[in-house]
Amino acid sequence: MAQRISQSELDIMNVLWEKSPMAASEVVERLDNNKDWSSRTVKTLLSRLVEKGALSTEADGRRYLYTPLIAKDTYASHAAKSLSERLFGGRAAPLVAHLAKGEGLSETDIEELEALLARLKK
Amino acid sequence: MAQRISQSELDIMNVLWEKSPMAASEVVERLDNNKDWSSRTVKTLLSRLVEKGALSTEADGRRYLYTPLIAKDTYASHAAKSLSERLFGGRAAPLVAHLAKGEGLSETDIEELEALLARLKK
DNA sequence: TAAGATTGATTACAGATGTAGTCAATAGAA
DNA sequence: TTCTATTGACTACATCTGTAATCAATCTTA
Repeated sequence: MAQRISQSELDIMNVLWEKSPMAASEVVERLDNNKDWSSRTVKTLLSRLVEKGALSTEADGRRYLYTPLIAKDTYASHAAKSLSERLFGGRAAPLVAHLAKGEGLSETDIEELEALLARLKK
Repeated sequence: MAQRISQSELDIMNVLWEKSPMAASEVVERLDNNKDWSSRTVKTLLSRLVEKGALSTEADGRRYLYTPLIAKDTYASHAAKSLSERLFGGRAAPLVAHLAKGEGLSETDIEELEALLARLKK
């Protein structure tokens, strides 16, 4: 199950979930638009994620290529469930209501959700 | 906006969101069913929440009564939005899909959600 | 009134987290 | 071949978290 992934670590995971395997230097570049981290910081976060079992490494010359060991889907399910449990005893509806209130739902989202619910009802 | 509330602190907030104001000793009792914390631990967490501006205190003899300064709704909206942003660029649908996959949705939830979506469409 | 219980204040301390710096080896450039 | 840039390994350090312990004041109970 791997340990808990911290906020900053999640930023790294997001980059690697988009494309992998990837070397540390590439991760730094990709983050550069959003984050103002030194490459040392990124390296540290990568190492911690490897320790935690969230990333695997593969040697490529004298550097490593990193690949997620945890799928984004798996992580997202856990995180979503954990949040709804901590706040609403596991019920999802209130959580969605809050997303909606925060203008989190677009027209498209609503349609997608309706389709999803229809599927679930069967 | 108050700073970030940690996991353990959230357990305390949940107790006070159910009923407030409440003295530390009551919080300890209420938590006793779920958590195995010493009363010292609970006191520490209460103090930190006061420092963070998440709780207010009111003297009651030589003890304090604690009241949430942040509404559960407000917190939930932030948390839900933040999660969906970190994972799905702010889109809610994928998050709900994940809740559904983790068996987080009961029959009742589905109905509630349909009603909610119907309301949002208008 | 003396002793014990309770309360907030202060202190403790290890592990997680955010954010790097230093070092030694090595690959590439001149 | 010598200098430099890059890379992983190791170290650093303040803050946050989880989980309390100690202390002094005060309330309660015998």
